[in-house]
Amino acid sequence: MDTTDLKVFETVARAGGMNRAASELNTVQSNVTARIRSLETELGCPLFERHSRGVALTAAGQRLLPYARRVAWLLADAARATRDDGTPRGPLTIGALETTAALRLSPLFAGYATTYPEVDLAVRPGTTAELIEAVLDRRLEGAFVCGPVAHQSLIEQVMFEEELAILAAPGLASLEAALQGGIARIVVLRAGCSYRQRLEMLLARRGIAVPRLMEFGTLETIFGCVAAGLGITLLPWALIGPVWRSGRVSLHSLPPAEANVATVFIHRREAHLSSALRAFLDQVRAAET
Amino acid sequence: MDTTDLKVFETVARAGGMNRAASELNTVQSNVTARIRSLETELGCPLFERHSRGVALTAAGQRLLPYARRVAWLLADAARATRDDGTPRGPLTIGALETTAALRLSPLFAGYATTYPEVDLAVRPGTTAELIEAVLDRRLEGAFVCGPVAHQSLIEQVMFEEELAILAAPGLASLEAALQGGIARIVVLRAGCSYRQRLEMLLARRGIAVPRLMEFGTLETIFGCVAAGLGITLLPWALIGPVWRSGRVSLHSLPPAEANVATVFIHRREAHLSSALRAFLDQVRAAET
DNA sequence: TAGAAGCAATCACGAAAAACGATGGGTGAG
DNA sequence: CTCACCCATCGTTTTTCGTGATTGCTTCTA
Repeated sequence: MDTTDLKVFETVARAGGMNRAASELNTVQSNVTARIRSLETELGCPLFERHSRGVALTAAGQRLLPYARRVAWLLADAARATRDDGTPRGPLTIGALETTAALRLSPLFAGYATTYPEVDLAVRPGTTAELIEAVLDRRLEGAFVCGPVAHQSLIEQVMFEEELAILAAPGLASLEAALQGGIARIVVLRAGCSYRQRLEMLLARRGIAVPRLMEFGTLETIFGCVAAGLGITLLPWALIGPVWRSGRVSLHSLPPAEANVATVFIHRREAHLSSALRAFLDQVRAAET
Repeated sequence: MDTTDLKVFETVARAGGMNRAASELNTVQSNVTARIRSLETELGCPLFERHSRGVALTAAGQRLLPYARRVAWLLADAARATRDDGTPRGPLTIGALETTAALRLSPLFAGYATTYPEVDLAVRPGTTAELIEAVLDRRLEGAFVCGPVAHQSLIEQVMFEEELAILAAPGLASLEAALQGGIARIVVLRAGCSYRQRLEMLLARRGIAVPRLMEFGTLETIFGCVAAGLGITLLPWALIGPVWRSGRVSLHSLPPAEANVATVFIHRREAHLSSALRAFLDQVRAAET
């Protein structure tokens, strides 16, 4: 079973036709037919049903398809791992919660970039669910998300312990006052944000009906909305402490069981951990001491 | 990266030389050199250090080697999975503890063989440790062993719950008598047997010094030795019950915490579960109801 | 209903790659 | 020093791969 044959097979399966696959692979249709035929004779069973509008996978083809993908991934991983001599270099694409990126990672970027100038670092923001999905999809090499994740094919390691606190309109003396006093809205960064779920749970536990949501793209907007009395939000203490000290808002700490949340770094179990990523994680850990 | 190149690479790494690899692969040395060279240019780094006595892996080569093996395994698995249309056929090689094979599996072999005549079933005996090793090494598709195993890359499922009992010389009234009365030896089937460890723990917990070992190849020999007063053994109740009823030996049950042991079936997490194996496990489960 | 359009199979041919066999240089063992 | 062994190189042969043209089929449409 040749890797090029598997690549052709995967493309035909995805494109749904040999002509389409041929143009996608920059080759001719007869060649695609020949490659598929070679695979079929080697395996001893047809992989596609030929129709007038294209081809469709047979049951055998459906069984082969995931393996074709895994082989391609494994080969790409093998090349990266072989070339990786321990010196961080090349692209490094990771994900992080917006809050984690702002609070914990951004102070490290400059140092990392100067220490390892050969690395092209990209950090993509997202919610925990989005980032987990992206890591599983191999769009990200790893991500900082809200733990615990406990996924079969992901390795997770605790990187930070965040202490969450509630940010509310100014002039509210206590947490109870902040929660009881007419809460207009929950203000969150993104709809799927882990902190939103936690805040809703927290309100539900106190018998408060979950109010409506307001979603904003940046942290600064959220601070502004909270200061204006539009609603409350739940964010890491270290992030909102400075805002609180400015006097624009009131800050309310929570009991430890509700306040503490772990930020974990996740990456695929079977994938190669690049030197660039290893160095980055080392730097993150060093900054924590 | 071609699969044949990786196969050549793996062979050279294992054989330690291109000439040896060439003869092993039924080709000529110059061809092996060319394949390795093609890999090296593609990856951009040398994979072997050439010496007068052969070749040795460079660091990059050592990084590539495990991937080369995994690719080969994955391709073999892909072919098997693709050809496997749901009808059990072909070779099925599994492992089992001697006691499990004798007690639980042997009654099923005849039925399985007639139901699925196209399957070539092979059952290899061994200790838990040996069988786990064999499954991880891909020499066995799966194995019945003493649980729990809790290995990262193995899936385990409980198949039987065995009740163990102690078999001792005839005429001993109680468990205490059997244990206190001069225990000459522990009689076991194989040196690494899980039941031996359990028996030793069990004796240690009662403050009895662990006596010497005697090892025999067949269960019948063990029964004979115990009957002759040579020592005691620990085996599944269902297996030794008949021997006890014959009056040749005395049987002593244990408290549930010590008596109960799970027999689990293990197989590799990432490997394809063949129809032949699936059908066999179904039959085993059906027999348990 | 005829024709156009889209699709896959087939075939002959040229190009590229792989395998082969012979040769040469280098390095330890006897 | 010689022999045995090992790897690199090179020219040749063989095999495989990719190409372009053609055919036959089906479906959609005028």
